[in-house]
Amino acid sequence: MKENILEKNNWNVKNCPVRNVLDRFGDKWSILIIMVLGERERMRFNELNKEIHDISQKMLTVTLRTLEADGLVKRTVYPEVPPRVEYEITDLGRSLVPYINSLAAWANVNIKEIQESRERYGVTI
Amino acid sequence: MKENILEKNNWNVKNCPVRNVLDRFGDKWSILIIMVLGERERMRFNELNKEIHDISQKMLTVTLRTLEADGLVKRTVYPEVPPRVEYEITDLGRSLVPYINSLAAWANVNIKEIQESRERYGVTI
DNA sequence: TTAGTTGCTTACTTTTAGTATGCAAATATT
DNA sequence: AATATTTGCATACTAAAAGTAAGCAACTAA
Repeated sequence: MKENILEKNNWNVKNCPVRNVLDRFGDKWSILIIMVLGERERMRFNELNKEIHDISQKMLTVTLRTLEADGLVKRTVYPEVPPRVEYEITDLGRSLVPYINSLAAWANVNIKEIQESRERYGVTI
Repeated sequence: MKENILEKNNWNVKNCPVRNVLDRFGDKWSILIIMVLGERERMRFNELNKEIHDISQKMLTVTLRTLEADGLVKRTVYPEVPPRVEYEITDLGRSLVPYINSLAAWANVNIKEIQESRERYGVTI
């Protein structure tokens, strides 16, 4: 029924890198974890969990494993008891950090204006 | 029971701009909408919906209203029938676009390596 | 003997996002 | 004159993502 030129030409679906990157990093925690790992060399699981204190253990595990699969984070298990697992950023992951930091800098500058706008808009959000 | 130095010193909670920006733009659609509005001057609701063809109308509405509240997008309603509503990026929103585009450029370069890594990691994700 | 340690996993609940339908009110079509 | 179409939503409902709480292994310290 619906003929869509954009769909026919296969736009914005598989060959859109923006789409792809947002599908990967558009989750709630990936970017924050990359930032934290980008500034500290190696971190253990619980260190990360303290630094990002409002992440749940479950989501920290899940997100770290996804980042590992993506090749952005390296995971090293030391067969000790109690267990020790260290996480570090890879070269690929590190290459992303400056871009995230730039975004964070923008946020730093503009967050006040955003918050004021939101207050002006009303309490309904 | 739990004494946490980081929590005591109020780290990473309210005064962390990274946290703040991720809380705002870490949703599924905000950044993509800003990108699209950043490259086209004014767009109607259905134009946006076609450009980002896999967003639901509901989430497009919700996200646009949030971006409006944040002062990143301006919404103009023309009292016609059928209704016409146009969206455009604000100066504040536009100032964010280059950073997002840089991120997208990074994605463009590295998405292949990420995908390969993911394939190597296994089918389990 | 019991408690503490670490990095998880698993079952369950809550929050967020997606689907489907309906609506107003004018114009276009039959 | 009756019906269909158009646009930008709202709303009720379902699915997916994230949060919560509990437990576990297996060794050490009290």
